[in-house]
Amino acid sequence: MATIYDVASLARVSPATVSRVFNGMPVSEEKASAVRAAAATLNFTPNRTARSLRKQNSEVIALVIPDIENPFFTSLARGVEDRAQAEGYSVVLCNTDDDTSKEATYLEIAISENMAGVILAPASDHSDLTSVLSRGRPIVAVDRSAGYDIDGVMVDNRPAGQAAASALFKAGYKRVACITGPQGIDTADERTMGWRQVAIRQGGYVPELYLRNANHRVDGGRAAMADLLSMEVPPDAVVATNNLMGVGALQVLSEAGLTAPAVGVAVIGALPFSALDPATITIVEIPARNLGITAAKMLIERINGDTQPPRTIVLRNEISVASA
Amino acid sequence: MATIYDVASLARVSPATVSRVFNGMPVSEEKASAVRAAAATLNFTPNRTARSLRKQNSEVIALVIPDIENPFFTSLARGVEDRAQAEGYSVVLCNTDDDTSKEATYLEIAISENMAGVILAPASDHSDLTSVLSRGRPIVAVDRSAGYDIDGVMVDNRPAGQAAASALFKAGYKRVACITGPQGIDTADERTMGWRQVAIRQGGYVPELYLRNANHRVDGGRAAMADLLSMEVPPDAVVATNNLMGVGALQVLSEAGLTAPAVGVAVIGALPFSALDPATITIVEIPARNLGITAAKMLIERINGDTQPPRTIVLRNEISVASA
DNA sequence: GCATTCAATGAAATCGATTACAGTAATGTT
DNA sequence: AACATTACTGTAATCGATTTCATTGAATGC
Repeated sequence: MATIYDVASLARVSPATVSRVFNGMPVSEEKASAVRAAAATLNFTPNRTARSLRKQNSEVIALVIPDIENPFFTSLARGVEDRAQAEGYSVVLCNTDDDTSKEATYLEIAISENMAGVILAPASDHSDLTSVLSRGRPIVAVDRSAGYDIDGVMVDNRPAGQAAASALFKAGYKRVACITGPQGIDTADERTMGWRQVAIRQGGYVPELYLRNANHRVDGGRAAMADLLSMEVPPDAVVATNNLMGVGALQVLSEAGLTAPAVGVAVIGALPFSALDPATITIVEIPARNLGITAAKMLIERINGDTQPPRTIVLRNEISVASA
Repeated sequence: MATIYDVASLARVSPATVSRVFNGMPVSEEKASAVRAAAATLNFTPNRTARSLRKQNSEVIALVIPDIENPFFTSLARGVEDRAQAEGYSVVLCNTDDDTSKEATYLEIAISENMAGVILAPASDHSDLTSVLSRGRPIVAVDRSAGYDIDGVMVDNRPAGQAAASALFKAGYKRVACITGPQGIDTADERTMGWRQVAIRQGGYVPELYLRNANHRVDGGRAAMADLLSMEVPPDAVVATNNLMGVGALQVLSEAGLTAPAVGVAVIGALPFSALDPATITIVEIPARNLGITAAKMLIERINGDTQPPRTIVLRNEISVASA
């Protein structure tokens, strides 16, 4: 592994000059080309560890998400990555598994590796961000709020819940249930609230009886749906507040021989790999990729020295209603 | 940000002693506890950049994959991560987008960040691994082979192709098509070969006419399936050699009003979010998670000094045949 | 009681870059 | 001609840890 000293001695200049060439500082063309030639023959690339130790930062952004197997988050990740790449940053992905202690570990790593900043989809509303904040590293919350006064990029969750529920009532369903995530995640709570408002206004049944909290994954959706189906008076439609629970619900319904329009289904979040005819269910599209792009953009502004007070950007959802 | 020197002076010992305490070297209990107390009050964590510069390695594994939005790779990533966590390593995920130059960049980063090793699902068969190999860093190829004599973890691809095709013929279908990936990816080529062998032995049609190369994503599968359906004598069944192309094919079929058993479908690779009744399609399960676990295990053995000649481990698939 | 070991400790070198500072040569000013 | 300015360039300090080497003091052997 060639170092800057090897290059320097081959090019008959000082290490400082080599460094300058690689950092765009003024160097005579004569020496610069000697350095470039020497670097090429030695196959030299600057050691990022040394550089980041000295400069106290690196061109790497940490993206910390709760579930790497959820297409919503991978799509978000894709957005972050595309934007970051364009600005010369690399992205490393850290999976917390909804576990605040894993989350804390990754944040600690991000700091002590001098990473340029953090984009975080918090595992819960009691994430511990003190380590990041006390070091003054930029951080942006995405999808969920973190309970600190920091930058954030969210979607308008309550309207999403309202839209999903309204679409089903409008299609003629009478008892619209709701499968939502764990309490304490504001995204889930808000979407539920949206569903509840519409359901109450609609009347004709007791919404609370048809509300289920589940984990945010397929198995959670399955369990909740199975539970709903076993009711004495089961719902005739259901809103799932995230994509994976929606998949679980759809699976259980299809296994029970229930498909649209016998039972109405609305899902908040895209189902990219559902292989379903999109006309049969209502989808409230969450702009996952765009969340990522926007968060990356904000973070990079902060990295570049933007010091205005923390902002929260709220993105709009798109709704595509079942046509059947 | 507290350093080892701050801790040292607070605990009235030398920096060397602080380092020893944190690295399990012999230190008198008296001083050790003083150091621990000082570290706690200063909220000290060792700076990983400095450590890794000095030790010339870090406890981070790079996982380089072609498509982070493909559930197959995220499931694989999950396996890597679980194993790595258990051994005290962190995993950073790098997405190459099937682009060999992005791949090269990430490998370069992995090296110059002194990462402990690399797990690579190669973007193609002409990936450039010289930088990693010349530095002697451990590397394991996973899912696809890289054209170098290095460790690898694969699945038995040809039997997978055979199993998928056989299941469809056995169910009575006559013209079984195949939607496969780009040429030059051995995984795809082998699966295709398996399909071809069975199709030729079966006879009664010209398999080559029913073979389509597509990209490995949903849109590729859609395009190929649409093309197959437009044939004068369309196939009555299709094998998709990866999960996303399978999803694309299923979408097109369902939009055309064709579902099992009118058209038979077999997919190589799980469809975790399909929301389909699993009884209607044949799935050859690729043990994605297990690929990840195994690769991580091999890599960590190498990191720990294992020097036996390169090995390739081949994992078995499981087939679940459509019951309808 | 003296020599020998041994464990614990600290001072200083080290990893590979960046950068403050000082020095030098060339050019411009008056 | 003396001086100021500009524009490179090199020396050495620095980032924050680890590790070699020398030193100290205590324990052990005879």
